[in-house]
Amino acid sequence: MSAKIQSVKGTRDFYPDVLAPIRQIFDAWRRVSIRHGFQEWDGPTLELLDLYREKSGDELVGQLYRLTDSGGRELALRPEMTPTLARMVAAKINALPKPIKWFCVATLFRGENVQRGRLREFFQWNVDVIGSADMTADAEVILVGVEALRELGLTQADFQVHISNRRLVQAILSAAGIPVESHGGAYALMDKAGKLPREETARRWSEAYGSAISYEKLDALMSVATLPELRAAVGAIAPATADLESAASDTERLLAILQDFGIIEYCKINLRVVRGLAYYTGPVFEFYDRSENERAICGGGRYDDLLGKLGRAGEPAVGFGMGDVVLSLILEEKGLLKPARKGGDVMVVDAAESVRPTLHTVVAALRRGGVAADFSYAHQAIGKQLKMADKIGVSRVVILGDETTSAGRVRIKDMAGGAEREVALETLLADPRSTLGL
RNA sequence: GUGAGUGUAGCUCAAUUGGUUAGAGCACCAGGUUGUGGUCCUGGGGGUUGCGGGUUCGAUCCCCGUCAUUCACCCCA
Repeated sequence: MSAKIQSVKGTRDFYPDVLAPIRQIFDAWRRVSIRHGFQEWDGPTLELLDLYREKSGDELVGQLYRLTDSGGRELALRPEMTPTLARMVAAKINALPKPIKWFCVATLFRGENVQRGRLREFFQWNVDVIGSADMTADAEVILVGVEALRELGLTQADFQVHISNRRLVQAILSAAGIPVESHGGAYALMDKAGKLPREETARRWSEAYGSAISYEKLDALMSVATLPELRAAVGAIAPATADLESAASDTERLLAILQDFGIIEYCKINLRVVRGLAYYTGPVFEFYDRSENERAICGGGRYDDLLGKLGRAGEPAVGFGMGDVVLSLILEEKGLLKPARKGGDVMVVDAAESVRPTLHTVVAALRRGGVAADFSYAHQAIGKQLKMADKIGVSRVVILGDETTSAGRVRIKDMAGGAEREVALETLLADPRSTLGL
């Protein structure tokens, strides 16, 4: 065993039965994206290291897979798509009609510790709208995410979208008298609140920010789940500033559009959603399984300043990323992943060695006619060929008997019921799919 | 990076306080079945018990190291 080369930690070997359910997820992602008017794009897996350095600083670079090419250039395997997106969009910003609605399904790499729901190589679906500051864009990307999960069989009982707003939270903290430079620490503590005992969070909060706003008041604010509650809580805590009013009305509008889209029941306000990313500027959201036993299925938000920082032209943007790992875990738990289908539609079998040439011809013709057809490479007892047909899971078997075949006729067997009928070979080849009843 | 758990066949697991040739189910292959699959019956292949060292007459079992893996912490683009 020790002599064998192992797979790299945090990567997966996609055997057919492992890949099949993931394909199912990819297909849903693509279908739903296209249905909502998004175009697929992709970029290189390798990027210059600087692309990520500029965006997020050196601390993040530590989690990158880095390499140096033969020309001495420092490269990185992409850990996310947004910088690539920003780079590509910036390069053609004047040629692209706005809003730009793009999606991709990409392999990403992050050199972090492997645990449940986190791997080092994984797939992520990204959906972004660039060039619109309107809350309709935010609502639309949320809609796309919700519809994809519905497409995969999840319901309102299974998951929920937690929506917050960076600007709103920031305005609240500012209005309460906490200086902007302390907001980072405040976010971190709010984010941690779910993991620490309440008293501990309260104690830490009081020490750091208690003079500005008591933990009880903050907690009450962070606990609001509906718009009226939000309005009331905001009014109770701080004087209305222009920022506060603007962020609150954005949130109001976002929720109104989500209601129009018919997905408001999937959504709730949760101001505790902070998102680790520094670049979010407005609404942020995360999709969670209702049990909340797993990590977020999906996370995203508005990042109006990022493109301007990376390229010359600033454009408002909003988007999300949804990974395959947590989603697979959840779909698996709920039994929503279909098992791999081994074979095709039909297997062609011969009852005698003498019809082998015909069998080859028939198989090729069926395949050309759009039927997934398989066959045994050598003549075997018909029982064995049927056993193989059963094993690969085809629904029909075409049987070539020596007498019937020379008479220009074949049998079609329905594997589920076992019934057989005889048809002219000519008819089968003229219209394979309907003759087979597929 | 930190802490804990787990490593026996492709998979899920056994193996008497340390004792003969490490077993079973599933899966796989073949036969029963030379013109008809599923069920059933029979047989077969597949293991240096993760790896290395130690204790012992003897180690899957005890000890040390190492690697892998899982979970949690940290972090999370």
